[in-house]
Amino acid sequence: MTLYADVILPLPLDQPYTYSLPKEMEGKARVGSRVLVPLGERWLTGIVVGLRKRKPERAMKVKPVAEVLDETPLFTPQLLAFARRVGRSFLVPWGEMLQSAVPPSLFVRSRASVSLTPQGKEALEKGLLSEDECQLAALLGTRPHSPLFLERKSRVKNVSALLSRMRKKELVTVEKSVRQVRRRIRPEATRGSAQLELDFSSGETVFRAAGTISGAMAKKAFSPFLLFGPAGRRKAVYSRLLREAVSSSGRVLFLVPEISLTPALIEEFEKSLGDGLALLHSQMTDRQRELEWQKVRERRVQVVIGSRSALFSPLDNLRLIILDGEQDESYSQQEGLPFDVRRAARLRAEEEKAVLVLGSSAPTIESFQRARKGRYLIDLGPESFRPKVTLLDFRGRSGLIDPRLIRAIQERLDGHEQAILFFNRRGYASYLVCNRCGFVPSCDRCDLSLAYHRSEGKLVCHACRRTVPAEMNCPRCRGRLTARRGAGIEAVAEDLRRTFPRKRIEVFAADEAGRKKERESLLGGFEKREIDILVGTQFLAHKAGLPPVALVGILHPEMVLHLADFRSGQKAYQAISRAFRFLREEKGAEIFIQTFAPDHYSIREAARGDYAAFYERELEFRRLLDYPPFSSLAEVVFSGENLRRLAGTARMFASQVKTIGKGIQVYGPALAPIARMRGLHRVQVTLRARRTKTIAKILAQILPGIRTKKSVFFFD
DNA sequence: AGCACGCCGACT
DNA sequence: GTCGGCGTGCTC
Repeated sequence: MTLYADVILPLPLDQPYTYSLPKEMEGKARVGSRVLVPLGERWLTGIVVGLRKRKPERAMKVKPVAEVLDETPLFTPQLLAFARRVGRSFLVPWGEMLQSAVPPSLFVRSRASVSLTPQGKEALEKGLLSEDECQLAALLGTRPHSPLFLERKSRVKNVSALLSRMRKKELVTVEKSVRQVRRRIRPEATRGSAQLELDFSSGETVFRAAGTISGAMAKKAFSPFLLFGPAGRRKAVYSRLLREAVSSSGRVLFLVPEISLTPALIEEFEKSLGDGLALLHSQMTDRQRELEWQKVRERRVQVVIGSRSALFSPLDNLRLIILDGEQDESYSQQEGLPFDVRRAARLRAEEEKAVLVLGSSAPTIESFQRARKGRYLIDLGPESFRPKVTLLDFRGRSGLIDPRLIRAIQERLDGHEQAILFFNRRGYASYLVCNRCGFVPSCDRCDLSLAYHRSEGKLVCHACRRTVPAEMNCPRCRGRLTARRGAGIEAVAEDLRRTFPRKRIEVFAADEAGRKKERESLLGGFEKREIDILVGTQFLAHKAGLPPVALVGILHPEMVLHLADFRSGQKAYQAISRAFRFLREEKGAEIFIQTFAPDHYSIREAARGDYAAFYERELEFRRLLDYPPFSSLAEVVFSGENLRRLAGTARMFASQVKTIGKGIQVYGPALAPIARMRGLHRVQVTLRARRTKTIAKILAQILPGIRTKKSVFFFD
């Protein structure tokens, strides 16, 4: 009797396809295994989600599975269920969710290769081809290429349509083959598992917090906690919990924001766990991730520590999920990364019947409120060290740096000390302007002015990262382009260099060219005290491992408040608190905050380090305007080349929601904040309801019928 | 997603 | 009349 396998494919097809299983594969394919299957003309990697004896009645034809890629399932049943739930919550097809959960190399697929036939070659030489055909044929003259390569290298508009025509005329052939990346992975020699000996010499609060949480862990049921307090104390609690979980042979998933992947933290856990630790983060190579994954799968580790990509680690008997730095934006739903890690971690903990511990000293308003309401907030008490903080009211002043801050820096430099300044704007100026005709150079693929990066002599689009050489003559009137406003960190550094000509001042920001080495050497230089003042953006604030200094300056944290974002208050608060980490814990250490908005509660309370006060004000604001956590929002962004059609689609969508969505408010359509990006117009519709589920349900109903490219962001 | 089909306007 | 745009439907 034949067996059939229900296979989920990494495509926006949200239902499984059924394939027959040849006799020799029957024992091998299991639920959760990868299989190689044919789909139309293509070969794809899919995941078996069901095995059954009876043929499906509906299917006209059933193709056989070509190959079973795992005899030990890649996904546990819990992981499969978890991926499906995350997908449902964020409107991502199950198969795509599964694909994004594992190292990319594990999903092999056929790649098309186009080659020129002898007839094609002849036609090219004789000049019998159309202009477009000629272009492709010329590219194929030397060797076969992928359609994608042809798309990129030629100027032909619709490559795939042209190719199919050329194929009919037998000018080209298209071959599809699966490039096999199959490696036998041998386990490395184990270093021997060490006992977990972490320092837990902390006070009563830590002891009690750990006790409460391990009590819940013992029950083997889902249970959430929010650990609110200073990093040191949180770590002490984590250490105890880890020990507890591991000693009863439970497994632990420890999620950290990108920043906290500090060598120090890893070293500490490595020391105590030896081989029992796996690391997974986005900066690892594919191969490294694959090896770590393998370790986890083979149950050679008890603890996985990593950033958002670690959420799908194939740990079984998962007892504890820690998500530290809960407020960090790297956990939020971002462009291209379809889900919010906080919510997804909760789903996984539910699925695995594990304990979830969120940790933060400045949690998101949403999580804090939920924890208070749900009575799972654990308060570890206030920071033991409070530095001196000075708010510099910049109203009525001009220039880039307050003289009072300059004086303070001067004193530090005189005492051979270093300083760090934060200013969250990259480059020299956010735009150039012609002083004669007012022309502002802007990106031709995005609706955004080009930022001036003077040190590199470039104009950079901060939306699409494209750069062009900076040309200071106005292309329209031959006037002069100047950087009059919108100063960035390069301008701040320039100012400092003028003031302190003998000192070494450097800037640190994410850049387009990805010159990672240079940046790392800057950090090294600062550590070796070769650099006196470091000026950085939020990107620097997310780096760990810098030696703390006695003076930190934060320039204009209120800039973020002007953005159209209901969470901007929280962002300002967090940006300020994050800067505190760079300060040395000693008596004379101090922080300066230079701002035009010294009275804004987010700035004031962050300066005072009073989260509770900030929380009350922010929550009140959210309540008044009915923002999350009091309501749930979803932002649906449609994008496409044709603005007219896009607008039509968005209007249609909005009216559909209005008709069938009960209890949903619809705002828009409106242009997205960046109305065009990479050549695509962007139109958005915002939805509001009491509950996220209400919105997700309606969207799941309407969106599949809309083919226009879209992305959905949830805020709750 | 990719790919085929089939329908309409604009050019050899 | 074909070419080439893109809307629609299908893939076990």
